[in-house]
Amino acid sequence: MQNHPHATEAEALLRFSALSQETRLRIVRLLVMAGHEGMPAGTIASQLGSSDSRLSFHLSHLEHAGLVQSRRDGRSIIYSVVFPALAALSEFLIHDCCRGFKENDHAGCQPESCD
Amino acid sequence: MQNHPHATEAEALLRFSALSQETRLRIVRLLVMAGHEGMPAGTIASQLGSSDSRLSFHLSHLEHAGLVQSRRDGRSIIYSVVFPALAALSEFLIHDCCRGFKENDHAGCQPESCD
DNA sequence: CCTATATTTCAATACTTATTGAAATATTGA
DNA sequence: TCAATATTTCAATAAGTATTGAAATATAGG
Repeated sequence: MQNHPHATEAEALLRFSALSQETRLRIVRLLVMAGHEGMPAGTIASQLGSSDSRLSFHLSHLEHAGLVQSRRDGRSIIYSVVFPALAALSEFLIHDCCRGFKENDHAGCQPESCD
Repeated sequence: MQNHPHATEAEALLRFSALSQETRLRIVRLLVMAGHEGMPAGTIASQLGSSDSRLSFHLSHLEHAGLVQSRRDGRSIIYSVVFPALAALSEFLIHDCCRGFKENDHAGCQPESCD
């Protein structure tokens, strides 16, 4: 991790909430594998075996949380992960777990859990 | 991050879900600051301005998710964060965002978002 | 311009989760 | 053992979230 600002508590909440649903977590993992090129909504739906409307619901949930973004390509809407958002969320946890903890001179963080 | 196994998808889901509630996210952050020494349930409740029963509900939710642990000390139950669990969850995201991504030879991860 | 394709929207229903306050449990110290 | 303290449990209610299928919107190509 480098110089990303941490997510605010409200952002973190929104994003944890977005990731706390099986279909959405799978969407994110699938889109991570697809890279910045992304994947059309319909392809995601068939890969995950979900209906289009169900996927659309979860995709807009993820987009609202800032974890994915979309662009139109012809008839398709291509979704892709917003990598900095994932990174910032990681950092939010890491900060709380280790970095911020050390900065505050507490000793509760077990060394092997940090960095 | 070092040699922690990643959380499984089911674990990650349980933990993201636990973190996706305002009171619980605040509990975790408060307990992180308290270090391995932890904090009695009642103190957490008064710091967060919540009722005891409400806090108890959220604390057992967090404990069930493996994010906090408890021990009895006299009349009090002391709660503390399970740091390796937080670290593993971070790693779950980091892996998906950057490491696993690079390993799979995709180019979507923006360099400044990784490590 | 008409039809097929891709996706979203919507309303109804079902499901899950949170809040409240009162009662129950457990521990301590007098 | 009794009263006080600390916390949990429980049932009722309230609030939030997901699923379904049908209808609506948007784009593309013949």
